[in-house]
Amino acid sequence: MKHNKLDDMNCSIATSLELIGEWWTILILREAFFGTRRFEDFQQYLGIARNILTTRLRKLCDGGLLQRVPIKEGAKRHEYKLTAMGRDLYPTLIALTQWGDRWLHLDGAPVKFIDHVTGEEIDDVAILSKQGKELDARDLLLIPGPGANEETKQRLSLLQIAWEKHHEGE
Amino acid sequence: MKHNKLDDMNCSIATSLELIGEWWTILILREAFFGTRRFEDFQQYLGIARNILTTRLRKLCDGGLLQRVPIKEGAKRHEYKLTAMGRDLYPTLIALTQWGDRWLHLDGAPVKFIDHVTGEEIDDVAILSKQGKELDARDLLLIPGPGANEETKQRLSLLQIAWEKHHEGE
DNA sequence: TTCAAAAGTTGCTATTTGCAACTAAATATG
DNA sequence: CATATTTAGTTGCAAATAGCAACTTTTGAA
Repeated sequence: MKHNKLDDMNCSIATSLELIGEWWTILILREAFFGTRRFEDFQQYLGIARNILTTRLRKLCDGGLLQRVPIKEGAKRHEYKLTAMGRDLYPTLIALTQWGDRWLHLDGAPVKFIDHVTGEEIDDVAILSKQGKELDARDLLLIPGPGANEETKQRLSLLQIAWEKHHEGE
Repeated sequence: MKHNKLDDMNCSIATSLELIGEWWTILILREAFFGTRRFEDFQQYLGIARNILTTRLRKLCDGGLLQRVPIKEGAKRHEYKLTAMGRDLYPTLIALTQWGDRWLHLDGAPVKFIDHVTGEEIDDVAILSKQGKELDARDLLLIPGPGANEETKQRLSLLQIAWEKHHEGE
């Protein structure tokens, strides 16, 4: 697929997928969150082809999610560590994990996420209003942000009309 | 890529990606959240090849994220609507959107998500403890859940040892 | 200094995508 | 009611990606 198209979509999901939407990439990030840092370890834990691993790691480094750092002071060998940008994807990955736990692993989650201070399981990742109320897909209205182009603005205004029509008389 | 391997990974991210990790799938879901329901509309808004759209929609229906329903009572033509399972992916997609907004759209988000009751923008999707405290990747401990197999258990116990070693003396 | 492991690279095959033309059925139109 | 126009795909072929396994080149260790 030519995803260079995706960047023109004026959509953060498309731009994000451009960077992390290829096969294996998200699993590589999962491994990174598990603490994996070395090429051989990624390769063995994931069973990914070595050439693909090479290109994915390079892309993640270029994109700023991982950084290559020497294993120790002055060493020539390096490891791949999550950057702040990479770590900031954790809510997304946990949301996806919990979704999979809820809908695809009916016999129980493989992994539990624990707050290591309290020892309690974390909450489900959710959409919250400023008041902390949990919101559903139907509670949301999409409006153009500061980065919206004309096409997006037009599309969202049509959406809003459709939304009002759909909910009129409630 | 043969992702049938992924299902054996005892990992909800892998199982989820098996279902929604192919090219275009997440963008199709984004469109669905925007309210798109008809084949031609998905095709035109996304610019996706028609045969790929066919296979993706079928997989999403088979997987339970979308359902085909008649356009109106008794009509032969149908549309693709999100199921509860599909709608439940919204936190994940919003988390990804916000991540893209933060790191890739530095000149401003294309779309803002508004709580239609209050008119305020929603909060950033985050990892929260039971007490509502926002947690970072480093605050979490991973432990085996009820669905963990032996391999997962072993791996997570090694991780826990590494984690303690890494943080000892803090 | 020798050796084995780490981190890729290369070349080839198999699988997926993309494209564009074609088809069949369903709805709309006169 | 007959005909035209959408809608929702299917098909076949070219181009791009992924998988596999063997090979190379540096390390770091003994």
